[in-house]
Amino acid sequence: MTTGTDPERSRGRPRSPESHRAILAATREVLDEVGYVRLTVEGVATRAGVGKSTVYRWWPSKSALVLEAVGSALAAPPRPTGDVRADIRAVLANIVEDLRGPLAVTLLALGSDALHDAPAAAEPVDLLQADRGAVQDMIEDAGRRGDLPADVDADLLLDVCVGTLLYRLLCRRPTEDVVDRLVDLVVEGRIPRTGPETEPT
Amino acid sequence: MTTGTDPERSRGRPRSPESHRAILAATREVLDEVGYVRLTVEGVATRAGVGKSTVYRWWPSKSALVLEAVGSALAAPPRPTGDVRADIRAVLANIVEDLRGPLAVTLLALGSDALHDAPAAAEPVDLLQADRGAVQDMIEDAGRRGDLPADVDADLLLDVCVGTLLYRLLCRRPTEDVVDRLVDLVVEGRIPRTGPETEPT
Amino acid sequence: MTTGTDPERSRGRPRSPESHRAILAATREVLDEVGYVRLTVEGVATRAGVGKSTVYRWWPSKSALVLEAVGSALAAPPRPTGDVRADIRAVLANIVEDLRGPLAVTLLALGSDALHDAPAAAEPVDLLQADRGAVQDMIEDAGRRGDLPADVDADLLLDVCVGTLLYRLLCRRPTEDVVDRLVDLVVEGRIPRTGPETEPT
Amino acid sequence: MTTGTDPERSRGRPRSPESHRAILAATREVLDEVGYVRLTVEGVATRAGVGKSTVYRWWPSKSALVLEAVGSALAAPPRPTGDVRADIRAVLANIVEDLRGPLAVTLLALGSDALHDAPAAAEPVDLLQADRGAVQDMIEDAGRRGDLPADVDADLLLDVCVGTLLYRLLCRRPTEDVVDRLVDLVVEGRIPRTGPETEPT
DNA sequence: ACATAAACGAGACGGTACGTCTCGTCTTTTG
DNA sequence: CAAAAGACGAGACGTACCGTCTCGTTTATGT
Repeated sequence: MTTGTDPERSRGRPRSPESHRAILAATREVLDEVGYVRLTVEGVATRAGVGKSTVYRWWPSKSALVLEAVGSALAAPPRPTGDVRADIRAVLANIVEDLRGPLAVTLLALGSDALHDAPAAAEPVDLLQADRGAVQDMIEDAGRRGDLPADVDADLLLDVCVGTLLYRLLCRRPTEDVVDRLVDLVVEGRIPRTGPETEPT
Repeated sequence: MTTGTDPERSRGRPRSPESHRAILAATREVLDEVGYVRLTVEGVATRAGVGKSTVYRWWPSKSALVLEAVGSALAAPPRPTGDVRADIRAVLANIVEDLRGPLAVTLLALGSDALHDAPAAAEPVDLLQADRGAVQDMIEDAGRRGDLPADVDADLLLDVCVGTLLYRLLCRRPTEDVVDRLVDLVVEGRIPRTGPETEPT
Repeated sequence: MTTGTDPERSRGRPRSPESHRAILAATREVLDEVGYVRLTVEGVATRAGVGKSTVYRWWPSKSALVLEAVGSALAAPPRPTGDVRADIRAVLANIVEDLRGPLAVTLLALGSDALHDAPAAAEPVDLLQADRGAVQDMIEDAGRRGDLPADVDADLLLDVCVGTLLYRLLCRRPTEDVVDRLVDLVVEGRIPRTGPETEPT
Repeated sequence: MTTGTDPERSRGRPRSPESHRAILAATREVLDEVGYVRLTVEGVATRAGVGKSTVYRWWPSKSALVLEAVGSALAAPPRPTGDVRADIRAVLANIVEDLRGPLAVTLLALGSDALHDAPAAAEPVDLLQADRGAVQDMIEDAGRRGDLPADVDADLLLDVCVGTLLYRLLCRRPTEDVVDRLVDLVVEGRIPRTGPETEPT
């Protein structure tokens, strides 16, 4: 058995990386300018200097295209330092940063598009999977170290964090200091208050 | 929506209540069968045995139509009894009940539709306004009575509850016992755990 | 059974005669300018100031559209005078006049388009039906009057006339004096010669 | 000018005769199955087991390809025997035989394709050039021998024969005994009749 | 034998037009 | 005069081919 050359893979003209990149970039631009619903595949193709068929050759639908375009633009979650509060805080801030602007709404639209027939909004939600995974690790580490109860329900805490942030972002409510209060709540059970800023213990 | 007796409006042939009701009912049916995106005004009109223009005469757009159809099917929040935990629990259960099935997804789609140009997903979110208001009252009452800190941030607690539930519903994660744990978290600051059911103090 | 008002036919907005006419006119213009193959339905719609769907609502395909547009522009056959030679001559001259310019070629294209699956090039050929019918009447009248054999094969003579003219038009061979010689041939059996003009008996 | 061995041309891999033949054969097959308009170069290439560019390397267009494929399948005109009537009859029968089936329609389509911009449908008509030339020779010979007038207009008689046959073939009218009657008409000026078969002199 | 060079298969590319669909508006007749 | 019917202008959808353009491969020739 010879290695190296794979005759199956090397037939025909190879995919143009320029087109691939140009299409994703154009998708992100159009998304920022007109939003998901008003984005058209034809518009993306024109902007990318590409034929419409090239888009459809590689992405089966508008939603798949946007999903990849959006996913490829998300920031990676920051590396954990060991300080539970600070680490979770950083990841949540990362999420807030990513979903500012049109991305939160795009996520909505993607979700509703993906749910036409599918049983669950799995794909779009997976966009935040990296962040979710990071927080999950932190919570479980904290549980193991005793900073949180050993049998903490990481899953629910995660949903509290992400769900709350998403909801506020969608409703355009401020999210500035919410991250801190959320961390207070899920890590220490401190009920959020108005008035003075939370002072860490 | 109160109509009352409006002498200006009552010239000529009055609005047909049958059509109104038939359109809303048809909208709900179509919504259940094919989902928001695949729902067409033409389809609703046909199903309701009504002309398309009759729909557009009373609702400016597909999203407005669906919004009212969905809104008119939501359950009213239960009346408070004075027991914070039980009351909040009941309202949250009410929300979960309402958003089972296709309604959560429809909310998504409505939100993304409403956000084409609008600054905020105000309308669709208002669907839950009754529930939100009920919980807000409860939290503030509890603050006043001392069951919760007097300066509790009701707004954020609300978002934690609703956001978490919405998020889990959209991702089709189970929401059975989440309501109890959420109440524990926002009322008593109890970090949720896996394993044994929460036992109230 | 009541006559007069037909409730089935008179519901809804009636077809716009302006659009109908504008579409046919635009079709003829585009046909003259770019020919059948390069004519696009989209181009016709734009030129007519009409939505593409309005074209497709009334004509199932490009070929059907062009067929009607071309047919509606053909001249009616002249009225017979009783002089066989002169009458047939006039109708053939009419055909030549109609098929000058791009129409002969369009007829070709229509024929080949219509024959995708259809058993015969029936439709496009029917464009000349009025002319064919006129000549047929003349030949049969002449047979009855004794100017031609009583059992003359009008059908074949017709095909000789029309087929020869079409063929020469398509090959862009001159058709000026061919009409006279054809009449000589089919009415009197006079073999066509080069050189001096035919002088009638 | 002899070509012989051309050192300039003979470098590199020579044209594959298998591909050449396979492409023409595939073209004829596809033509029979779906007709000219629905024939695609891509389909022909696939059927021939050949790359699309190999087709385009040797034929500039679909019409050129079909032209050659069709032309290479036509029967050669029969050799003349000296009997004008019998000889012309044989050639016309040859034409009828060739143009049975989808070929007449293909000729139409080729003609209309060739006439996109070109001034005359020269090429496709040349397909029948061999037959036309044969008949022309016969008519002129007959003129010289006195069987026909010396200054007979061979060109027009030719067009009468070919035009009539083509037209009838396209309209799917029977062409069985038409050949005989046509010969009667163009050679002897006998007006065609219905009823009893023509009996030769 | 081995480099050179053209033809080959595969198939991606930028385009164009297709025919379908739905949108929200407009224009009739009917009740 | 509202409702029903349905035609209308607009424009995006996803598909099918077009003819061109790389690719890596094959097959001759000419050194």
